[in-house]
Amino acid sequence: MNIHDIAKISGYSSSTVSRVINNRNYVSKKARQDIQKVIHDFDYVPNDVARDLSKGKTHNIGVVLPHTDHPYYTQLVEGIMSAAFPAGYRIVMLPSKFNAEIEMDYLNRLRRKAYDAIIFTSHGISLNELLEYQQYGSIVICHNPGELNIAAAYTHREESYTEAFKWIKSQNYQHISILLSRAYKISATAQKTFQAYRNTFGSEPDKNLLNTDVTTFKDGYNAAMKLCHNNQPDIYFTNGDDIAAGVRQFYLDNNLPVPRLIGQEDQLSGKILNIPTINHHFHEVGKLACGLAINNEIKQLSVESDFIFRNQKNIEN
Amino acid sequence: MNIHDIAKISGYSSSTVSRVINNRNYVSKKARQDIQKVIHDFDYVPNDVARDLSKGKTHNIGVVLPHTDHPYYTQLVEGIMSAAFPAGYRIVMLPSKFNAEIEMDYLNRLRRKAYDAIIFTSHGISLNELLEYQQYGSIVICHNPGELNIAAAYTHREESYTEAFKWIKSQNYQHISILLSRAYKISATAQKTFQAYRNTFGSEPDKNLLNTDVTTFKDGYNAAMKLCHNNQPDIYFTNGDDIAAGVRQFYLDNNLPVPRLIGQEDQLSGKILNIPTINHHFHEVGKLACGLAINNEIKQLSVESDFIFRNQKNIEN
DNA sequence: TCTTGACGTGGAACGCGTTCCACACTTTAA
DNA sequence: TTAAAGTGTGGAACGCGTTCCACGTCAAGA
Repeated sequence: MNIHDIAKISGYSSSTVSRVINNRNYVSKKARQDIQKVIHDFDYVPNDVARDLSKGKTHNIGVVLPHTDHPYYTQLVEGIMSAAFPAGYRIVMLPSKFNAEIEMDYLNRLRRKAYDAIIFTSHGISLNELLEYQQYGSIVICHNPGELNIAAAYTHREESYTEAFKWIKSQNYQHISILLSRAYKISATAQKTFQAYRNTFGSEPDKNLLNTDVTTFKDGYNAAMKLCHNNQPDIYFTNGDDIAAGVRQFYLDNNLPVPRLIGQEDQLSGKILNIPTINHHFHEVGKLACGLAINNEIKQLSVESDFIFRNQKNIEN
Repeated sequence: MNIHDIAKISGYSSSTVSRVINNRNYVSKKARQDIQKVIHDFDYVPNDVARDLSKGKTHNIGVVLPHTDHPYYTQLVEGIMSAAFPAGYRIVMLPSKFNAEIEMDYLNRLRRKAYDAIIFTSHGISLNELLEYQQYGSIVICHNPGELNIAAAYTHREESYTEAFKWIKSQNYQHISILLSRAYKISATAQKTFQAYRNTFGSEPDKNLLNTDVTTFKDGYNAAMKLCHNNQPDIYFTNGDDIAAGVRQFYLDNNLPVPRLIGQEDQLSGKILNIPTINHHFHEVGKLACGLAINNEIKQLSVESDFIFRNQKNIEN
C-alpha cells in the first residue's frame, strides 16, 4: 500500500494525496476528506525512507564516539540530543575506538547521504582528511581547530588549566603526576595541559610521573600503581574525576595516604569525594555542536572551562 | 552522479554496474575493470537512502530512552551498541521522557520503515499497544512481559531483591526506606521490590518511608531530606548507587549519621563508597535485546541479577 | 467586459539502487 | 553431437514520495 494506491482508490492523483498528507494548501475540502477517509480505511502511512530519498534529507545526525564503554562522552551526547530532539533530528551513535578506518567509513556514509551531518566528539584521522569531506555534508568537531575552516564547538581549557596549576603551585606540591587520555603528540588537550604547566612553573612536567591512555577509574587505579613509587607524587592532575577516584582507590586499598587529586568533567565521583575538578561544560558544547550541524554553519563556538575548587581533605581525613 | 550515469559512461547497464558495486558474480573481468575505472574517475559513491528504500531495510535500530540526562540507561545502550556494531547495525537514540505521545510517534516511525527494529529500554504506553505494532517490525522490551508474546530481554530481579531484604532483616534494621523510580502501579520493578519485601518480612513496606520518581543523585538527596524525619530510616533501599550516594550526601551535609544504604546497578559511586548493590547486568541485557531485534525473534531471554555485598562501614567511619 | 490571480488538480519526471526476467553465448556432461 | 548448465549482460519494473509544470475554473479588480 503506497501513495499511488491511495491515489487510485480515492480517485485523485498522488500529487493531491501528497498535499493532503503534508497538510498543504490547494486542496479542496472534499478532496481532503475523501482522501483522508481512504488513508484511514486502509490504514496507510507513508514510507520515511522514500521521503528521505525524495527530499535528499534524513534528519539524522551521526555522532562519532571513540568509546562506548565509559561515561566520558555522555555529557556531550546528552547535549547534542537536547538540541537535536526539539529540531526534529535524531542522532545515530557511531562508535569508532579512534580507529581511522572506521572513522573513514563513517565519513563515507556522510557522502552516501546516510546522515545529514556528522559530529566528531573526537577523532583519530587528521583534520585535513576531515576538511576534504566537508563538501559532502556538515562536519562538526569538538575541539579548537585553530586557523582551519571547519565547524567546531569546544571549551577553552587554557585558563582553567592555568588556574589549576597555579593552585597546585600555591600549595607547594613538589611531585606532580599528570595522567593523560592520549599521547602528547596527538592530543591537543595534552598539549594545553603541558602549556599551562610550563606557564606556571617555567619548566617541563616530570616525565617519570606521566602516564597516557588513562580514561577510566580502572586506568587511574593502574596508573597510580605504576607511579606511586616514582618520586612518590603528592598530587595527581587527571583527565576526569572518575580517574582521580581510581587513583584514590589504589592508595586506599594499599593503606597509603591518599595524595591530592584534581579531576575533570565535574563527574559524580568528584562531587562525592570532594575532588577539585574542571568543568568543561560538555553539555553546552554538545548543544552548540548540534546547532552547527543542523544549520550547516562553518564557524567556531566556544565556552570557558571552570576550575571548581573543593577541599578534598574534608573527606579523606 | 548516480548509478545510471556510471552505466551510460561506462557503456554497460545499471544492472551490471550494480553487480560490480556489490561485488557479485556474473561480471566479466573486463566489465568489472571498465566500470571500476569510471567509478573511480568520477568519484562515485552509491546513495545509501536509495539502497535502503530498494532493499526495504535500513540497518538502523531505534532505542527508546526515557531519560537522556542521567546515566541510568547508559549500560543498556552500551550493551546494545556492542552487539549492533559487529552486525553492521547502527543505533538511533530516541528520547521519550516516558511520554506516551512521543513513544507512539516512535512506533509509527517503525511502521514508516525509519528503522528495522525498536528497543524500548522502558516505556510508558501499555504492552497491548506495543503488541499491535509488532506487525510492523521487530519490537523488543527490557522487562519481563509475563505471558505476553513479545520479544524481551531482562534481568530476574526476584532473587537478588529477596537476598537484599533478607540481609536487611538479618541486620535488624527497623525503619526501611524504599526509593522507587516510578510509582508502584505502573512499575514492575516497584512491584518486584514490594514482593521481595513481603516475602521477607511478611508485611507491607512503611508508606511513610516511600518515595517515587527518584532516579538521580539529586533526587536521592531530596528524598532523604523529606524522609529523614519520618521515623528516621536506618536503611535506604534505592534504585541506583548514585541515588544512594545522594542520600548519603544529604546526611553528611547536615551532620547527621549516615544510615545504611543499598544501591543498584553497580555504578562507580557504589564502588567508591562501598555501598552494597545489585548488579542487573544491563550490559548483557542490552546485548541480548539487540540480538533479538536484529534477528526479529519473538522470544524472551533473561539473566540473573546479583546482590553484591559491601561493607559500607569501611568508609563511613 | 477583460484581465489578473488565486485555487484545485493531474501528469510525469525525479531522487537512486535493486532485481526479476529474458536472451545470448560458452562450457560441460552425456 | 546434443542437451543441459553456467556465464554475462541489458531492459524495465519496482521500492515510494515529492515537486515542477501545465491547465482549467472562478472570483475580484479594472
